[in-house]
Amino acid sequence: MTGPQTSPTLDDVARAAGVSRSTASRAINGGSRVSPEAQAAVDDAIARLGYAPNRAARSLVTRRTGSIALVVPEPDARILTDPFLAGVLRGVSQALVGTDLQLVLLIARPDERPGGPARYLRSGHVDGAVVASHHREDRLEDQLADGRLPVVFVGRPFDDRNLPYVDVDNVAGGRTAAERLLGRGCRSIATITGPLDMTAALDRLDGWRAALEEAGLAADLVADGDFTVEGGARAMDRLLAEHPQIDGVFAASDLMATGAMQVLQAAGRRIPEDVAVVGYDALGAAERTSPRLTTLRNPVVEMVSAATAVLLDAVEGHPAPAAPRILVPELVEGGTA
Amino acid sequence: MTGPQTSPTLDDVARAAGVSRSTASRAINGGSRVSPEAQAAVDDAIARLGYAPNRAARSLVTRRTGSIALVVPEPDARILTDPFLAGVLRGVSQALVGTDLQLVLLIARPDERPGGPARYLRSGHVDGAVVASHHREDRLEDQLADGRLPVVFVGRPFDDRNLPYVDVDNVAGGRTAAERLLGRGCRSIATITGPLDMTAALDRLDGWRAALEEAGLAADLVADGDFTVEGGARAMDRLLAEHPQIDGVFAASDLMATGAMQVLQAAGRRIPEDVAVVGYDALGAAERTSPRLTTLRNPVVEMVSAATAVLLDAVEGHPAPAAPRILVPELVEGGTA
DNA sequence: TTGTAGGCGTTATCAG
DNA sequence: CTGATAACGCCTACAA
Repeated sequence: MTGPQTSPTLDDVARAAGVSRSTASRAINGGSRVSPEAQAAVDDAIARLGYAPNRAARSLVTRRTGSIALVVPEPDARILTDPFLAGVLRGVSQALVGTDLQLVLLIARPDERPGGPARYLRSGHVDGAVVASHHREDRLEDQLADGRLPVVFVGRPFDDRNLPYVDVDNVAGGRTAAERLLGRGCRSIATITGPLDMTAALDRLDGWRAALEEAGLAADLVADGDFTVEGGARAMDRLLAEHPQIDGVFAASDLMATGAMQVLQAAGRRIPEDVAVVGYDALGAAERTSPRLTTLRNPVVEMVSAATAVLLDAVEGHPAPAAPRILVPELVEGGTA
Repeated sequence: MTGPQTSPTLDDVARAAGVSRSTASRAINGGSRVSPEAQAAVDDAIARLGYAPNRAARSLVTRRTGSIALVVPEPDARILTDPFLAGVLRGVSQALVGTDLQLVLLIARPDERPGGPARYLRSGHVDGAVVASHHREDRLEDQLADGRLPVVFVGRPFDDRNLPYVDVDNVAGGRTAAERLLGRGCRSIATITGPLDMTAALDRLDGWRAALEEAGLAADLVADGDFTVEGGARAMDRLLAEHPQIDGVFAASDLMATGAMQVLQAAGRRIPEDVAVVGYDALGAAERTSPRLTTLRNPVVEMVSAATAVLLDAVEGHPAPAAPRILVPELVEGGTA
């Protein structure tokens, strides 16, 4: 019988402090144009009552929620062990330092109706959104293209409706990887791709293919992966079975490279003497292979942090820059190629 | 010049459909007591205008937000790399199937003021919260104990104020691990603990200690870890340097066991012949070591899914059960002990 | 089945 | 510096 179950309201605070709602409100927010006594009385009342402003009511009038969303339309929870997404999270967090904005992470749920996340985003729960790891069928581009909610994509969206995004030059990355293998003397070079419903995977494949064709080699040793260790291993299995003469592999993620290396080593191939391997990401996994993986640095944190900065600007009303910001991946030396 | 930047409101929909706000509202929600024509007109208007209800306004009157929070007061980097947290996420998702509730993931940010998450939770943004991976200094218990917001903890909270929680019997788990090592003939048994500001880590340590003392052995080979691969490796380094006679290790997580195994193998110790190892979790990492890790199954998904079910009941107004639900970890055979 | 009216808790405006 | 008062967008009796 200690009190009512309902939360105290601004009215309660005002009454307890012996001031008006307006004064209480001012004391709670800016604190400007409030007498010290009033301020103290309000602070005291807040503490006594355990008052917390009702954000629904507040955002109804301010049209601000004080939070932004990170949208990860990744259907499978296992993907959440991916270092790439860890980097994404870190990038956003980093850009939010000192902003007082809350981060709300939206992940896809398996059962969810297709429009779910988009509806949530557009119904005024957040002030803006960073979208990462999106797939072709998400159709998030369509659903968010009306510009009603500030959005920035991490990685070029499929349907480019002038949506702001930041990206890393994945074509250049794929090309650099292939060129490294060519430079090591490899002549039978395969690639293990990421999910082909993601632009990053397609771009890395394109870069790899271009380099091989320019070198006069066939670019047909392609196996689908899914950015996971297991997927990389399966892909390597298939490649090895069909093309035992392979002497070089570009895996479009370090996790897949890890799986591929396990399969190669289990098959008795020496790395890099028999088969050279180049990965992609340099987000930690490359340091745990033996030998240490030669890979390309994917500047995820910088990329996402830049994306978030653009978003914050947009939330403030500043238009996003016309040209997307594109970072460049650079080779990280290891012992596998 | 296609239209206003502001979102359409219920009023706009009603006007476009030629009905009143009430009718439009009814059509949007239950759909009961609405004529087919009115319903059709409203549906049409919604589609044409791209209307999405303003949740702030709605929740202001319904006192429901339609979303629940998963609170993980864990520094950003770890959350998406740790299989335990991936399991937590999966557990919540699973329990939310068919509910129409949105999941909002709240993670700690380094710069954040201590009370941040709690304030967010209590300010009416969500209907309830599942708290996982909480630490002693989070003080979330205090801040949420007033019962204003339905909350369920995953893992026994430090300050048990009759807060509802589900847990796994970590004492039993630590005991089982130690007994396995004893049964294998180990006499110099160490443990690598989790962060000691978490009840799960303390409990596993207690169980391990009890078993050793009952066997008449000293329980003093203890090294702090942090549930990560690197932390496990560092801890094993220390243990090995100070106590080279070690012949058994219980690592309180499989990730730490992985790191420990790497150090042991690098030091030339054979597993399990020279040193036996038991891990904890069985969430995937144990299958990737060589030899495969002997470990204890941590039923995270079940546990979290149960916690979420309790929370959903609480949100509906049903009180949480008096006694917490405690699951039991069971041994998973591997080749390391 | 439909419309009218009131209020949810907060901030913003504008006199005092 | 303070206090009425009017929105913000929506839901829900209640009356028609």
